Amino acid sequence: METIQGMKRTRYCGEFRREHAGETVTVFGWAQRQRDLGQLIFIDLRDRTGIVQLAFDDSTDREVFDKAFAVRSEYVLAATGEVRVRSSVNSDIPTGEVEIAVTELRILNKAETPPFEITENSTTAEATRLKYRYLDLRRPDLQRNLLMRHRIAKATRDYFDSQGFVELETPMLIRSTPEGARDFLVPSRVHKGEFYALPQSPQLYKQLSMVAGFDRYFQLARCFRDEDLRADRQPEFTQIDLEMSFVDVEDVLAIGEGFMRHVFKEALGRDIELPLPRLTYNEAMDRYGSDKPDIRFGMELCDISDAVRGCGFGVFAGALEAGGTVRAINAKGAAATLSRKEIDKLTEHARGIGAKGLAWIRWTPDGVTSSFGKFLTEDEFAAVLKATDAEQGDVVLVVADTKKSLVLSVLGALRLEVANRLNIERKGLGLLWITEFPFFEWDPDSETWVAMHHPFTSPLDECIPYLDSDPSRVYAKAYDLVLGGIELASGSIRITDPELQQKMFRALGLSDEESQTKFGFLTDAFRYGAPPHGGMALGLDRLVMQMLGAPTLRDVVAYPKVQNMTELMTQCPSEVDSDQLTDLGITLLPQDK
RNA sequence: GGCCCGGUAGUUCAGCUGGUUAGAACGCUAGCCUGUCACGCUAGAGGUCGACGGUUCGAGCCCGUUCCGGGUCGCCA
Repeated sequence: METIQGMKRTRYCGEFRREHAGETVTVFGWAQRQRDLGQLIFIDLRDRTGIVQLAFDDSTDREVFDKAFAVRSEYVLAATGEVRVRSSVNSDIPTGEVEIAVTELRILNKAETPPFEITENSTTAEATRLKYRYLDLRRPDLQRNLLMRHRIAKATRDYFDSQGFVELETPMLIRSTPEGARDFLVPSRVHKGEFYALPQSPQLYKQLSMVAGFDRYFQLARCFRDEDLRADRQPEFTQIDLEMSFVDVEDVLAIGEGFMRHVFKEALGRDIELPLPRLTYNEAMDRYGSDKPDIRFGMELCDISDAVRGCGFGVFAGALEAGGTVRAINAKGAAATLSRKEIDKLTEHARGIGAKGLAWIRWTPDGVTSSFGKFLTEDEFAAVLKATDAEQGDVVLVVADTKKSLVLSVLGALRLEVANRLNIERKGLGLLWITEFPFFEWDPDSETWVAMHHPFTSPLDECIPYLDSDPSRVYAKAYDLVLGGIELASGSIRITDPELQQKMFRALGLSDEESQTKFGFLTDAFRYGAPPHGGMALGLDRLVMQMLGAPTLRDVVAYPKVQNMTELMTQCPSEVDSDQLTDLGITLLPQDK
C-alpha cells in the first residue's frame, strides 16, 4: 500500500478528451477492470465521472508494469502519465479517443473481490446490493440518481430563496402527538419515563414560525413515520416543507407550480406548461376512482347505473335500490390479452380490495360474452355497451355496490392493474392538482366523522355553517399535487381563528382538556396575533423518483431501509446494552419468538 | 396482521415424472498472449440446494413449520 503524498488530481477520469493529448496528468480512482495482454496491460480507471484507460507497454518502467500486473478489480489507484491519442479508438465511451501512458502508478489500497460486479444495470438481487450498499452506490446508475437528487435539492433551495423564503431548522426531538401515523419515540434519560418523538413533519413548528413573523418558510426536512413500507414509502424521508403568511389557496398553488416548473427546468431541462390542470377531489374520484389519479392514460370510469336500473340482474338492481351505484371501465382492445382466466385473476384482485365480485363483458371477433348479459334485456345490454363505448376487442369490467366509495376505489385500483397488465403507454408527466378535499370522512368502525387531514386545516369559507349540522357537506382548503399517479405533495390553508379551531377539535371528538394538553402551545400562540397562513409539503424522495423514472424509492435514497424496517448494511435496529436501558429507566418485557 | 411472488456456486440462472458424482455462463485463481476495451486461449478452484422437521428404499424436487427478500391490502390525521 502506498500513500498519496505529493500527488494532486489534475482532472476527473471521465473528463479526458482529445484536446488533452500531450498533457502530463495525475488521476485517482478505482480499477474497473484490468486487461493483461502479456506485454501490454490496460486498466480502466473509474471515478464518479466515468472511466479513463491507463496503458502500460514496453515503454513503461518494469517496476510500474509489474505493479499494473498485480492490479485487481476495485483496487484504489493513483496514476501519473502523459495523455496520448489511442491507436485504436473506443467510440463507446466519452474518453475513448485518449489514454494515459502511465509513468507512475501507486496502489493506494487493495480490494477483495466484490460480491457483485460494479456495473450499470446490475442484475444482482437487491438484498445483496443493499447489504453492500457502499459498493452498490459505486455503480454509475445509482451515482447518477444521487447526483440528480443533489441537483434537485440545489434547485429547490435556489427557487425558494429567490421567492423570499427563509430556511429554518426545526427540532428533531419533539413532543409526541399521536394523531396520525405512529411516532418513533426517543426515551429521555433525564426525565425517566418520558419520551420525545421524531417529527412526522415540522407542521406545528412551521405554523408557529408564521406567528413569529418569518412570513415565508421552507426546509428540506427529515421526517419519520413508524408505518409499514411500500415501494414509494420509507420510514424516514425528506420533505420540501413550506409555509406562507397572508395567503389563500391560489397563492400557495402558484408557488407550488412555480417550483415544479423551476425544478424540472433546472434538473431535467424540461418545460412544464402552467397553470397545471386541476380536478376537485370528487371529480378525480368519479373519473379515476382515486385521489391521486394517473391521468397519463384514459380508461376512465363510467356510470352505467341508468343503463341497468331495474334490470333483472340482482347484483346490479340490488345495489341501486339500496342507493348504491354501478360503474365500469372499458379496457380498450384488451380482449386479446385478457382471457377468461385473466379476468378471473382480476376478480380475485377486486375481491381482495373489498368488492363482492366483478362483472364483465368480453367482446372478441367471435362475439360478445358476458358474466351478466343473460340477465339483461337486449335493450338494457345495448345501453351498457353504449354507456361504456364498447366495441369489438374491448373488455368491460363492472363493479356494483351499495357503497359508492367502494365501487370507485375498486375500479380505480383495477384501472391501474389492467393498465399494468396491458403495458398501456403513459403520456406526459401526469402532473395535476387535486382540490376541495372533503373535510371529514365517515369511519364505519367508530361510527364517527374523522378528519381527512390534520385538525389545523381550514374549511372552505362557505362550508363553515355546516360544521355542526352536516359534516358531509364540509370541504377543506386542502390540495394535493399528483405526479404520475403518486401523491407528491399535500397542503392546506390553516385555521387561525381560535374559536373555529376549538370547534374543529370538538368536531373531531377531542375534549377541551385533551386539545389543550396536546396542542395548547399552538392555540396559545394563535391568541397573540396569528397571520392567515398556509403551505404544503412535497416529498423530495418521490419527486426524485418520478423525475428519474425509478421504480422504487430505494433507488434514490442513499441508505434505504427494506420492507421489514431494517437496514441490511448496518443491521439496525439492534439490541442495546442493558446499561443503556438502565440509564433510561427502561425494562424490556419478555418478547415472543 | 392478511394475500401473492421469490430463495440452487461469489453473481445470474438451468435442473425432466422424486433416482448414479447437482450443471452453464459470468466472476475468481494460475499459465500463455503487443492494441485490448465484456480482450482472447488453456487449466483449475468454488455448493449446508435459505433453515428445521416430515413422507419415501431414495428429496434440490413432495408435505409442514420457519427465516430472509419483493409487491400489495390493512395502516400511512
